[in-house]
Amino acid sequence: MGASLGEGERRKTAGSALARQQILRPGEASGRVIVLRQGWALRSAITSDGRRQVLSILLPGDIAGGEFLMRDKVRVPVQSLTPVEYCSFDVTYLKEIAGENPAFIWTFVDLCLSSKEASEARLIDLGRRNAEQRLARLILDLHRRLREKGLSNGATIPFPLRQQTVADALGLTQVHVSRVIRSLRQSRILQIRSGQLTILDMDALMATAEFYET
Amino acid sequence: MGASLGEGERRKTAGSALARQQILRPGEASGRVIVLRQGWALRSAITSDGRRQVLSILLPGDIAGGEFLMRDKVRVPVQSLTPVEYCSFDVTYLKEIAGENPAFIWTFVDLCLSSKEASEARLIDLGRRNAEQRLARLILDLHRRLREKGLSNGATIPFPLRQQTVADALGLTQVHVSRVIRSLRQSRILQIRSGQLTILDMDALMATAEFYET
DNA sequence: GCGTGTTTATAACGTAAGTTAAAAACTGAT
DNA sequence: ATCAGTTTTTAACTTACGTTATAAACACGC
Repeated sequence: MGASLGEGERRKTAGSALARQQILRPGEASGRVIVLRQGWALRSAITSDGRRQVLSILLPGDIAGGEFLMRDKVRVPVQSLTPVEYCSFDVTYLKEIAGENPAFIWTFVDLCLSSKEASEARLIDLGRRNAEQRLARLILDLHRRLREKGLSNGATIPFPLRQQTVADALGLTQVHVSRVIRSLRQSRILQIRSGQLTILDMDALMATAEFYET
Repeated sequence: MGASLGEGERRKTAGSALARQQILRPGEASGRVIVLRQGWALRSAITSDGRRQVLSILLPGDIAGGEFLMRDKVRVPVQSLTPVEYCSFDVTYLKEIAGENPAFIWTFVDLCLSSKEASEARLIDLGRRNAEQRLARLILDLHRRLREKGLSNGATIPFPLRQQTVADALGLTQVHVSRVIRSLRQSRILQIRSGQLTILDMDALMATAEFYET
């Protein structure tokens, strides 16, 4: 991406990164909205005492850096979890498009509402559900999203998350996540092997998740 | 609001309610965005086992029912906490305005991003902070918002929340909220009397909240 | 295959927060 | 002022999850 690139080429660019790379750093002002094409990524926050809270897990098709639409600095760091490919769009370019085609903006409102709903659902999990329910719901959520994106059809999904990452998403410790996974494994509800998670007993998983209500 | 009202009058309507009334019921399809004018209200969810999680506390000027912009059903119930006054706008009317003045839509994107940021901040609280920190941060958040709205200037703010409500917001029990409040009271950090909360030692409160980082 | 670093498993123990219960303090209506 | 209903306080006891530590299982470069 040298200085010789024309305006046009900067509007949409492609990128990639290895696993565990910072893609957006807080404070940075990239001014670009990123759409993940391949791989998994994380939006997370670090508290002052060094603990981490994962805010959302990004799958192919998901958006990062949406705050640039109205803000000028990155608020939430984004990092790759697996090797990733993504494309990024200049915000001023997106706003130009929106200026010509106002209906386009409603897409952003929709995306924004959806991600707000998702984070409020997580809020309910952390506030009012125990560790087993939280894990079951995380797995069912990933399973549903991967299925919707055509990245999984059966009961098996890719699962590149370390236990520490799961813990940071669920507000637990790695040790306790290990305990809960063992419990679900021993109940023949699920199985995790070589980066793949298999749901052995969907009914039981949904029962522990209390999945009937949002 | 009889059937004889003309179209024009339905676009913007005023309303009021006593304390503890349901203003928006889940499943309902009111198609109206509500702006709170006076009083406090709550957006909350009930889990299948009957526990409650408060998703946000609405102060005068805040918006409820924003999901109607893109959805057709109420997802999150809203109830008044004190007597309230509000006005409501028909969503199709808002979209008309937006059609004539596209920049207006960006306002919604902005509002939506802000409330998403707020709920992600709460997510960090519930996932990674203890009861004392959560309460301190809730109080500082309310203090800041009331100050910004000109509804409080000094160290005293109106505080119409029951301990059970605070508990439902922080993912705790009422009993534990009582314990934490006692601890802060005994440390001469704050005082709650007749619906008013006074911050006696702001530095100490900010220290317990670890307020320097978001 | 071997060594190094990372991740997971398990155990023993600690604690913040939950549960239950009962008394005390409010609140508002009459 | 009195009463009924609600909210808060406090205490005793329980528990889900955290902490610390160590061993086992993986992963991967040479």
